[in-house]
Amino acid sequence: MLTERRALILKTIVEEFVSTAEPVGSKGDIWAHLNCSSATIRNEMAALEELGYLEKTHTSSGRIPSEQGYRYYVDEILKINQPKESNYPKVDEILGSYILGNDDVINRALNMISELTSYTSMILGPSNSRSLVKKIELVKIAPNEALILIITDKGHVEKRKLFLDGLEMQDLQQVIRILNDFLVNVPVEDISRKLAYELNSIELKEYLQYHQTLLEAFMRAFSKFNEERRFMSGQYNLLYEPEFNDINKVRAFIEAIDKEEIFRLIDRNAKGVTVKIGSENKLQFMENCTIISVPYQVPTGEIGTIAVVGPKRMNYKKVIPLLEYIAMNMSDFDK
Amino acid sequence: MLTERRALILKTIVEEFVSTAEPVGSKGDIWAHLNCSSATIRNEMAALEELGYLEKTHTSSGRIPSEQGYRYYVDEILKINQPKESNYPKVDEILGSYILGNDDVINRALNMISELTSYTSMILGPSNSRSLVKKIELVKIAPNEALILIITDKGHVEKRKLFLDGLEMQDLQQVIRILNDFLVNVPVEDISRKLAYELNSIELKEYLQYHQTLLEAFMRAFSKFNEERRFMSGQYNLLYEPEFNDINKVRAFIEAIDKEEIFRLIDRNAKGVTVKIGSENKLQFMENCTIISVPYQVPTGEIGTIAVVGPKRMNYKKVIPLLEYIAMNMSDFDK
DNA sequence: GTTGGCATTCAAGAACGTAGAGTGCTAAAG
DNA sequence: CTTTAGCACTCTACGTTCTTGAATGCCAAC
Repeated sequence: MLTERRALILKTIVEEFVSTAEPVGSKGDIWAHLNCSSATIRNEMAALEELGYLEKTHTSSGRIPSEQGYRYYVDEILKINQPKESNYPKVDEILGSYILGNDDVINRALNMISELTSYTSMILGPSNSRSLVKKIELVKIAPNEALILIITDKGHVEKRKLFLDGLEMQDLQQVIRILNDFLVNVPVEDISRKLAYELNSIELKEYLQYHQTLLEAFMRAFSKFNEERRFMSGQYNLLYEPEFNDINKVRAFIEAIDKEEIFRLIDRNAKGVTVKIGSENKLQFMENCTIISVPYQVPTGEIGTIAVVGPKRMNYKKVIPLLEYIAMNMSDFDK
Repeated sequence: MLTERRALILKTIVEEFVSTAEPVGSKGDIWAHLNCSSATIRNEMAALEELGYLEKTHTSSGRIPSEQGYRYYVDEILKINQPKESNYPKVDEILGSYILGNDDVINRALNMISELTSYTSMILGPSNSRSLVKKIELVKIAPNEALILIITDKGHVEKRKLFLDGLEMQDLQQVIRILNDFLVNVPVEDISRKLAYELNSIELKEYLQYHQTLLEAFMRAFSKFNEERRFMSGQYNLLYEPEFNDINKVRAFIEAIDKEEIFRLIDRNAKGVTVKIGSENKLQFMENCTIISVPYQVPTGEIGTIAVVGPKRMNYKKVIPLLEYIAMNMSDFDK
């Protein structure tokens, strides 16, 4: 544990560095509240550096926080005195005016986070695998083509085109009728198991074995429900941070965003706010970035994760409470 | 018209500059085929500069093509001797294995173009407005929610969530039945006109006036069909061109891509290949880029546009025939 | 424990010099 | 009239050196 004064000095340096991106020296107005001379600040800074909380960029430069310094700042300093109930009218408006789970809310919330923070925000949506099938539909759309639709209770629709090549619509409609009888109100995650099981025993068999293509189209549509739902916004806000003045860093970062590698860095199983600072993220190009993530739970129990990516030098004081607030309100909504 | 030798020199300079991105001097192996001394090349270069086809970056530098130079190269030099029937087995494979109009083909084709050219490729898809409505469907998905689905002959599906708040499913189903009677096999672009017209005279009226929310949800779903269909791939290939070594250019470019401003630069009404070089594109950040675009027509008559964005210093010789070939084959397909 | 003073370190930027690539011009040859 | 060799000239890119100023570390005194 640091002495009170050292903690205060660390806090001052972190917050100054967050706003200016320049190493912080021992002189200047920012030290006024400490009522001591620059020499004293220097002594304390030297001590904090010795302890690993600060770094220098070169022998005679000012100090910047080390990763350990940020960690102490986040874990020990910010924890105290954070207003739990911040006031975010814009957040309330957006979260209040839509139905949760709908991609629109998620995108709106994301855009808002990106705007408020000037960083990049991401959501790993709660999976659709527990959605219930509400209807399976077959629509003829052209002489030789039909469309299979699967509709869930969340309003999600998957579709698949099917070439008829000799298949009779009548037969197919009959199959769809049977499938509906079996599968309506079944969670999509159970579909393939249920189907495999029933297929051995029932009338479906006689139809389906003749209709391999139908079955395939059908299963492929279902598999889409299990895909991870990824959302991102403000991808390019980070380009304006001085950390990204180097063109090669920009390239590496953009490439990683493009390939969505960055989603792999989000821990889906954490409880509460997680702050991963710099090299705590196991990807090279992320060594200058921090990811803050927080899980949220929708009324039906599924869990999603909201995350913000910013420079290591990010405004933790602002972002952490904001994410907590949003996660809390997405979780509570509709209860 | 340039003399044959000057045209040849211009061609050599353009192609050398395209591959090296360095100003081209009067000495070196690349001039071997001209069988004359460097002094002669210098004289001819001076003349070409005088005529506006070449530029210097500074007094004693080599030459680079001016925009006029590129234009001459594209319009006069490339036009001759271009093999019309190039051989692109990979293109054939992709275009041959899918149904045209399907988003999958478009995305595959785009990815391929980006890969083959190392530039950014875009497609403005043929609009869906002439698609025919094949079915309108209402599915109850939760105690107080239903989903409206509109399905077209192209396999396109639009959906809209509807809160029931007092509406009776039975009533709604009746409305949907009537709507189906009126609207099936009508092109989506005619829907709102037809609906407004019929609404005055028929039985629909009595239902719909009570169901303002239904009508709104319905119209909003339809409006989505008229949205422009935009596809892009290889957005970031350009970052690796030396033209983008300047971080601020990267920022401007990425921002424009993010906001999709770049689509505004594509001329939808052109016939045949259009090459817009540098400042011919009316956007500041595009002054170092060229857009090559070509329309294609699908069997049903709708027109889409394929475009490639690259540096002004782009490989015209390779890109133009490739786009022509792809557009031709997308057009012919399924005829 | 705190402070003022002072030598020291280093980055950033200005000033200068050099090497090399490329040009333009001229005069002679074809 | 066209081509060529030769040469002086120009400009960039790059490396070296110097200066300036911000910041430090340390020491002795308070």
